[in-house]
Formats: sequence, C-alpha cells, structure tokens
Amino acid sequence: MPFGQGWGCRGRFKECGLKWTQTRQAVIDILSSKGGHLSAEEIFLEVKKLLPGIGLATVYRTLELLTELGIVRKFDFKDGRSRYEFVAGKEGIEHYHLICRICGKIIDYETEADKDADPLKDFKKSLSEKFKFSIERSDIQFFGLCERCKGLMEKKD
Amino acid sequence: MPFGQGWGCRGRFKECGLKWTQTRQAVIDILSSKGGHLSAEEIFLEVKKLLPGIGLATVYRTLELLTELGIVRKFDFKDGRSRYEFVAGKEGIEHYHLICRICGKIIDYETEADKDADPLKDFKKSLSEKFKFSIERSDIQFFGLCERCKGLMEKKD
DNA sequence: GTGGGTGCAAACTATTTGCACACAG
DNA sequence: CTGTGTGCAAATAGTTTGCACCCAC
Repeated sequence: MPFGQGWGCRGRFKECGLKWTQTRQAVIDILSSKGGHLSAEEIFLEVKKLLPGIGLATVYRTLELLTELGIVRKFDFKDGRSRYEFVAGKEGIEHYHLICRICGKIIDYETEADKDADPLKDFKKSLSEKFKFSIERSDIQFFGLCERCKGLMEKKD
Repeated sequence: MPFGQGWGCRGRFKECGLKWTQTRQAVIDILSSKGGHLSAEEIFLEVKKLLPGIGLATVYRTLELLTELGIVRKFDFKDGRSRYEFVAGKEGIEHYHLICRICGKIIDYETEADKDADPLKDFKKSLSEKFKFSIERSDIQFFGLCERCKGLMEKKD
C-alpha cells in the first residue's frame, strides 16, 4: 500500500514542481510503514529490497528533500548517525524522545494534536518573550536509563 | 590565570589517576575563559597560540576525557560539528539553547543552581513516571529566529 | 524532448586510531 | 624509570558532490 500517496505527499511534490519517482515513493513508504527512527543506511537497505538498483546517495538526497518539505524530521541521538522520522500529517504535534544511554532504546513521547496540550507551551512562551526569539522547532531529548537497564544496573551493585 | 585549577579540575584528575599536563590545562583554560560553544577546531586553534606544538587529535582526546569527567558538555547545534562548553562547577544547573536558524546566534538559558528552579522539573518528573525512565541528562535546543533576523525577514515581505 | 532525478565513484569533513616518542609522577 | 599522554599520519564513517545517463512530465 502506497502510504506516501495517502499522506498527500504526491500532491506536495507536484505543487513544488518536483517529480514523483519510484525511489521517492519507496523512501516515503518505508519511513511511513516501518516507522521508528531509521538511519540513512537502514532506509537504504530497506528500499533496496523494493528497488535493488538504488544508490545510497539518492537516499540521502531524498531524505534532505523530504526534510525540507517537512515530510520527515532529522534527529541526532548521539550515536554518530542521523535518524529520520516520518512526520507528515502530524503538524502541531510535538515530538520528544527518551533515549537509554545503555541499550539505545528510544521512547517516543508525542503531544496531542492540540497545541495547548504541549506541556512545554508555557516554558516556550516565556523563553520567546524573554529573549524576543521566535521558536519554530524544538529539539528535545532526554538521556538516561530505561526501566530494564536501570534494573540491570541495580543488580550489579 | 589558570582557571582549570581554580575549578578543582586538577584535583579531579589526581583522584582518577590522570596526569595533569600542559595540554589538558590549556584546553580547560580556553574553554573556561573563552566560554561560549567552541568546536574542536576552534579550541585547537586557540590552544595552538599557547602551545604551538599541539595536535588536533590531542584536543579531541582531551575533550572526550573532559566530557566523561563532566567538566565539559558536548552539544550538537546541527552545523555538522560538535561544540563544547565548560560546565564544571555548574552541577544542578540546567542549560538550554536557543539557536537562530539564519545567523546561527546561540542564546544560552541557564536555570538557577537550585534544582527546583528548573522550569521543566514537573514535565521531567511526569515523563519519568509515565515511562519508568530515569532521566540523567536533557538535551534541549530551540531553533527559530532571533530578534534581529526576525526583523530582517519582516522587512523583506 | 528536456530538465530534473539517479547511480556510481570519488571527494569531503569531522573524528578516531596506531605507533613511536615524550614527559609527569 | 614507567606508563600515561602526545604528535603525526593514516584510517574511518557518515555524508556530499561531479558527472554521465535515464525517465517522468
């Protein structure tokens, strides 16, 4: 099932005078169906199953394009590679991460679609006013220990 | 003035069986006196003024060590290089950044030393409970427009 | 048909590592 | 003296780019 089209991506492409190609659709499909936080290489390997001829460079170029269009977001979880996440259709939803520093597990925390639901709303507002800075995007990660790794740590002591 | 010693770094080194060398002191001095958010290369160039023979690899090794010791913190501002900030003596102080996506200006926001002063305290607590995840470090950046660049953008329209 | 899109290989950049030598303890 | 720390050069890893060819429009 072509998720990419379902999310109106194809329309977005046309608007911008961009071509709708197999590779672009495949990258979007992988990101929207597999979900999670895939690295460029992981996406490349997945797409390769559908389109064996694809090149890694194309994946990077596609991901950059999709990031500019706001269809995916690029995250840095400090493991030396960027990770990409499908965010089309989630406008107004804030997206925070909890990352376990031992096992690397990533927990997603998403706010409700309603802007007022953002628990950081007031904080952002006060920052904006204090520094006369208009916040467009937040990049918020919490590093620590997940339940499982915390348990393992305690046993060791 | 050897700031590095002033912050008790030398003591920390001894405790850990690490040697107190000219290079390490110089890196700490630069970071603590210059302040800001320096990249490895910027630090390297500064240290070179004091110790012309230093190598970039040593700067990286020193920064990694200092990060482990909690003397500096490593940040990612999405410009393709890591940035380092002196944080010794600031335990319990949270440190957030506002980054202008046009001019790259970085505004620091630091909480008071008092843990309760952290505006994100309640949010972190609710996250911890909800996901049974113990948060050790936050990595919080807000991207947007600084006052000046916002003004310039508006004029253009 | 034509210009944007793609694969490939080479280039690039930040960072890491191997090794012989240097110097703090 | 001994082993940690260092400089240098080479290696690595993720990402980007140049170029000739290809295909969506």
